[in-house]
Amino acid sequence: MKLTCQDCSLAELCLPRSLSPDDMGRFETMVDQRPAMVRGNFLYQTGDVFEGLYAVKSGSFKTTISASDGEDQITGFYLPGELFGFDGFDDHHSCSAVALEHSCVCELPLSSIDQLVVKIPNLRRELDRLMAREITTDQAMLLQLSRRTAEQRLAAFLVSLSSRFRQRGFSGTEFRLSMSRHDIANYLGLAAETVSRLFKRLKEHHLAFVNGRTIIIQDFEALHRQIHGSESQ
Amino acid sequence: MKLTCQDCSLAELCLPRSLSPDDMGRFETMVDQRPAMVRGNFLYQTGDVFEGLYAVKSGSFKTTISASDGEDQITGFYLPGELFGFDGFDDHHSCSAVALEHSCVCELPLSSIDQLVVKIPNLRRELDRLMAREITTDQAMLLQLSRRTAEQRLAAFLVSLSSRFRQRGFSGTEFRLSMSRHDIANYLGLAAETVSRLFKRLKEHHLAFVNGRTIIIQDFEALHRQIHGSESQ
DNA sequence: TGAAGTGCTTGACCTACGTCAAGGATCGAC
DNA sequence: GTCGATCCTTGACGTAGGTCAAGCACTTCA
Repeated sequence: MKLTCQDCSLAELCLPRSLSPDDMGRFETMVDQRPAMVRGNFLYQTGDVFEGLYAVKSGSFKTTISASDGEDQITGFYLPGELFGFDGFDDHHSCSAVALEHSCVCELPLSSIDQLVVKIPNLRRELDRLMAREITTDQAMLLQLSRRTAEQRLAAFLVSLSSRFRQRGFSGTEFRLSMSRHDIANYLGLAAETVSRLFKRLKEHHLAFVNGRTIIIQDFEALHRQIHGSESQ
Repeated sequence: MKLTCQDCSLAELCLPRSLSPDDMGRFETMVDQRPAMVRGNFLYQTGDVFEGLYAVKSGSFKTTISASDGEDQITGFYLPGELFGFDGFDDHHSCSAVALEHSCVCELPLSSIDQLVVKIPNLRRELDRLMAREITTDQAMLLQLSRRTAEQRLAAFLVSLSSRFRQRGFSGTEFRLSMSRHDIANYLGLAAETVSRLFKRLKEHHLAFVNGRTIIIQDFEALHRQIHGSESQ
């Protein structure tokens, strides 16, 4: 039994968002729902042939590139309704994608993309937009990593998660992190210990209550101010 | 008088590289050559409406995103034959593009892209590939910035420039930097002083001869080794 | 109920690199 | 030429955040 895109609770957030009802009908016949995945499973790995794009249906994913010397670098986290896999459009994936928890994705196979974009020009435009957005967020991250303090990076990270959760109809002030401290640190170019100390500071200053992987944002404004130059006091 | 793509010395490196002679004919009627630009001129700025993609014909460019607090972050350098402007595919440019020296670009207007991809499916595939490559290099840069020392970053930068120059038929061991120390530092997430000290070290260890903006690579292998974990001695 | 594994926190210490400041080199305008 | 302006180099110094090490808090499995 297959859930249609029209019935999916993520329809407004997912790729087909900009399509007419007719187009959405055409679209959803091309989408495959993949079997559920457990924490740690790879959806694809670096070097795999590009087969299609993926939309997170439930759960969450991280994408990583491997440094030749062991430790990987996390390049992104993906929440329900978010599309990923663009790194593969150059024939082979340059990243690996790993489930952070029990997760489920829909696949839009490459062959279907090629067929669909002919019939639905809007879809092509939407894919371009999403790909451009991937570039833009990666570049914003470059700025983060090279010009922001540890405190500013973590604040930006929390604000980003918060607004993405809110967009998806979840609470933007109270949520559970699906990634470890180590993953957060890796993504932000920090040591896990630093992230731990920063969370402690957020608690002390009543910007956020943090308990394990549960986050309750208490002072969103202050957090937001912290992203740019303001000092911590 | 307009130079055709077929006559252009960059034809093999530029966007039309994968097109049949027929397709290239169709392609080049759509390409506009833009007036020459001098150092410091903006080709486009953050927020500008996306009008098309640009190929460097001569000279070089940098793209930058602006941090809310003044100083910009350089997200890429572009050499002859390289295509840029993908950051604008989401309607508006998220970067600014600035000429680093006396430069000239060809423009492929958005409207032409839309017309052409219908007639030349290969072009669409090529654009996807280039866009995916933009994502991949940005992500490689993320890894650089968060997991590499200053020395490793500069080594990677020089090796990258060297191989791009070589690909373009220039010398890969002897070239002139079109960007300032400050720009290099900004791009690599360092201080200009650090870049200066690192260049000095390269000279001392006979890995490269550096004099102002002239670079002569003396020990490419050692430089390459430096990119990953090896110590400097 | 305990043992082992994994993740998180905290403290003590250290270093790579940034900042500041000053002087030298280079370039363009007139 | 020579006067600024800009770029580059070099030294002295400080610090944000990394590393190492130890202990605690979970979960899982038997």
